[in-house]
Amino acid sequence: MSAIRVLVVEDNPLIAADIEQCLTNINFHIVATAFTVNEAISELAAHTPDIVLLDINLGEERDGIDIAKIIAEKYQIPFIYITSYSDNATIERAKPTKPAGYIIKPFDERDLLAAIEIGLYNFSQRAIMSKSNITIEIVNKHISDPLTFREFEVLRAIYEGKTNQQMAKELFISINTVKTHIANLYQKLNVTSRTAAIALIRTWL
Amino acid sequence: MSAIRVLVVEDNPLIAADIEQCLTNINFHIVATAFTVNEAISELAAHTPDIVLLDINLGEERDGIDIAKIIAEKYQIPFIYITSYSDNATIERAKPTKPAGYIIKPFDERDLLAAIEIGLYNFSQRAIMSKSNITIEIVNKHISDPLTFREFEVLRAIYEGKTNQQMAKELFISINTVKTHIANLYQKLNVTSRTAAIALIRTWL
DNA sequence: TATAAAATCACCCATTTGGGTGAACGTTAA
DNA sequence: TTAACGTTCACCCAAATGGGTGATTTTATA
Repeated sequence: MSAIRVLVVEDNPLIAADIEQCLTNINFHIVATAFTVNEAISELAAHTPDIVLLDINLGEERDGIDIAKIIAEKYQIPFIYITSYSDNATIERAKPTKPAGYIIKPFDERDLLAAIEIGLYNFSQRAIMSKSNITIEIVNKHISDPLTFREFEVLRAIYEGKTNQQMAKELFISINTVKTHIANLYQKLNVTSRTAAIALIRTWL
Repeated sequence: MSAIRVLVVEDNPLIAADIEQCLTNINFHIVATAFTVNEAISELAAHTPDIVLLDINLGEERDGIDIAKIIAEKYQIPFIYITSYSDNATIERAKPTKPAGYIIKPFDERDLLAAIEIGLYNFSQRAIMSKSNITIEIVNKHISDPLTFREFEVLRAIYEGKTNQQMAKELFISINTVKTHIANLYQKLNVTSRTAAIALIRTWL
């Protein structure tokens, strides 16, 4: 496994050095340390790190939360806030940016490593989640009369936007058979259209 | 705002008492403290708390991760692990259960409060997310010819499984107009069916 | 105010989808 | 060896959807 590439944004050189020292001896590679918002922006563009550690208070007009917005907008890289005070207003402002984690100062090496590892994991999970992984188990967990395997295959194809013709071709069956499966699974899901079926599935995936 | 109802699962009475003391003086109400897996299961059923604090190591055969699986399966309540970061294998086992947060021992009151607040927030966000969180901004970010607001409303209705008739009724327009909007937005999305449109949106969710 | 963009509606036609019935065939388990 | 179930297919009909054209009204906005 290659080292995890970290960008640190922290205006206090002492803390920045501390973080660097914590991370460099293990599985992490600090690609850059930014002390200002502008530095952070250019370092982001230059290195596209795997994760960003963001001090919220940077002693200038714009703060870490502004950087977070840029990251979410342009890079979709997970970021972790480093925040010193439990200033409630700041926390409330930080929450909606969907950080991968928080570290409350003062923190030790263990806190830091845990936050990064967990943050990276959750972020990757969220990305995987958002793709599509319906299973027949998940579907049948929510209905009384379970789908057969073939019905499930047709349902999945519907979920993926296929037409009946495409399904017939891909599953090597006639379009009539596809229609039979659809009629049966509609009854089991208690819906009367493809889109309703999709919307239903979405609520329980 | 009513107090947040917390279930604590922790076999060490000292730590349990510590947590209780931290939480009771603020906005939290501890509905129960469980010292064993079986206790946790019955307290869960009895109180259906808002959030569960789970010590992973409970000194018995089954641990907090087993409880987490039960929570995810039957209750969909967010839970936060309390763990000492020492054991890497345990952490790896804990990650896939999608906890709302972690607290690393030893922790202080501030860590605890932050974890709960953030955990609850993220969890509720995830629940909202999975319902339907399309915005016209998100959609238009991915296409060259942007949707108009009305087209977007129709697209969202499609995403939610509505039929043309339902849309016409809900948007106070004729079914012909609905069809016009659909035809236009299909061109902009470069699709030829509702399900294809939904599948497309899902990729940029 | 002139003009463009957005929103509204109508009509036609072809295709797709949904609902219902019936039936053949193979596998599995009582 | 029945019976139940899953899978396959056919046919019919009604409803919904998709594709195209054209037109009017409303709403920005230059």
